[in-house]
Amino acid sequence: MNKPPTPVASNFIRNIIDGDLAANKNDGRVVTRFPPEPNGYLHIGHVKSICLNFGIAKQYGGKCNLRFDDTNPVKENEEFVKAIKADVEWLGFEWDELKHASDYFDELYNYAVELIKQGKAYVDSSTAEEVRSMRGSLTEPGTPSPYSNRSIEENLDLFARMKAGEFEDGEHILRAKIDMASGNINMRDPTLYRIRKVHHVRTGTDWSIYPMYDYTHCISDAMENITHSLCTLEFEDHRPLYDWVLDTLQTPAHPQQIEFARLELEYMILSKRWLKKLVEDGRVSGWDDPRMPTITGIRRRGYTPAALREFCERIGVTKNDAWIEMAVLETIIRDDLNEHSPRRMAVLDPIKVIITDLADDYNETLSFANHPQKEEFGRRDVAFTKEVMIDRDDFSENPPPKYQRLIPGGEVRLRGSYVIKCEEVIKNDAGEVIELRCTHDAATLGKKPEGRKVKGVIHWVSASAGVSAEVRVYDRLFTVPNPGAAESLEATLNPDSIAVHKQCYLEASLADAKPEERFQFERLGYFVADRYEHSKQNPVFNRTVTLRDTWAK
RNA sequence: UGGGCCGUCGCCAAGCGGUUAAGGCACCGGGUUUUGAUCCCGGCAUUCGGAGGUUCGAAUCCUCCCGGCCCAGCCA
Repeated sequence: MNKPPTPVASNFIRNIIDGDLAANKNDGRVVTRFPPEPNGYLHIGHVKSICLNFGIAKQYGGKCNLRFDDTNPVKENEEFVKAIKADVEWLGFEWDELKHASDYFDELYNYAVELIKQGKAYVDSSTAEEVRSMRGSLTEPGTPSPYSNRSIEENLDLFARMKAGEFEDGEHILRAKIDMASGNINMRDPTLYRIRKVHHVRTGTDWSIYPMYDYTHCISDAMENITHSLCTLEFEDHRPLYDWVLDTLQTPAHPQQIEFARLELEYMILSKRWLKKLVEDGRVSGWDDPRMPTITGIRRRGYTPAALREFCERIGVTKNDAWIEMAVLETIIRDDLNEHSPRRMAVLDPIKVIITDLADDYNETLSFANHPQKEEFGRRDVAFTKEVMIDRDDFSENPPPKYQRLIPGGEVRLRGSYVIKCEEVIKNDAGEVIELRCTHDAATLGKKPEGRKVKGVIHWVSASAGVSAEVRVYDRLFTVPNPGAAESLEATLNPDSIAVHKQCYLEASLADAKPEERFQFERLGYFVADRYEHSKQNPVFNRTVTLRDTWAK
């Protein structure tokens, strides 16, 4: 029954590291880092990077740091720092060192002075507009800035005064002097420092200039003795600059940047801009809405850290722009939950069934296995009474072909209980079915009925012994595989991405569930007690995923 | 049209000059089952974007072509 663990697949990054180890590069050390900017919530795309970086370190007996890339104080704050740490920990990883790019502001400044002294950096006093127009285009080379030949002394003086706060935002920038005619636009005298007279969460008002990503990242990696700096494909063009900085300066190390493809998932959107819009427009309840692809949202939906890690292992790491089907994610969470979740019965859209040949006060205690294949999950008692609730779509007056649930005059097994027969259908004035009158076959408890076959089995909850609860049924947020490519995001929103059932009947024991405790509601799917809103008094469950359904509807 | 990168089954993905081209997901059968679940068994690329070439031998090397992605923030 237990599946063998998926073997660790080889990938191009592991191949590179194996080669480095074989050549005894870096003295056999493997050091990676996960470097988020604390400007938003982490999502499943980041999970791929987290699993890759921490996973590589673990597999090779190396280290992995968590480093906040906090070089742009106007976009960053402490709330995100806390949330990111919590997400990484929840995923089951421990960082070796907690770092911030801002830890290196002094070194970064000194290295910049060194570049100026080498004649490799200069202060440009052009406007942003002028800098842009002189950069050229994708097909035309740029033109040198009129400030690129300032003397070293003048550059040193200006840069020191930039640091001292003598100038306002935008008056000057520090640029590397590389090649304005390069085919790679990142090499056309990239900006190293800009003036930002704003408060920084960690350095306060110490600085009025802040280093840019390209200049900061490579040096931060070097300062931490990172061996393999893993990032996404869009940074491929930045690698020459990464290497230029480290080749030009005397840094403690020269890490190797390796790029891999970011995660793309069908029916999801991972762009921060769009996720923000969903939250701001009230399309979801917040960043932790169970439909959101954020780690906090996925967690609230009921996914497990182990499933997310397994997902990353299975999708692999390549340089291909890959679109992963939802089925991959869903299969993995089902496998995990099937293995680890106790079973319960719950009725989401109830119809009352009265078993007419039972006494009004009938109350039988039935013993149910908590897991059909795992004895160690133990058993529980379930009350069977004269009135029970069943789900509305387990009864049909006009059944489709091969329907094997309850129909007028037909029989069906109440799971773990008796076979009942529908004798009478009661409707209200609107013609809606409100009650079914049934009889039961007393000889069918734990036995097959005699002389006939009853194929259908449906779940149920005692009307008097069950507890009422709210159950939120979630589905994908979008109706198209690639909503990001649509003309209008709104038009692709799935109007049925959430269905709240407020009058559900659950087995009584479910009220005692702890927040984030997971169950399989038999025949319905896997559900989790809501992390924030569930309580014994007001049970609230979220559907994580349905059961696999091979019955063509 | 400048620079960088990518094309192996419907979706992922191993493969690194000699293998009958792994594996997972999906799909299609069949069996077990008091969850239309789980589980089990079987099927599913004579072919690696295309065309040439090198070689005894090519998905793996070379050339050209085709298709796709990324880059012109004082964002990361």
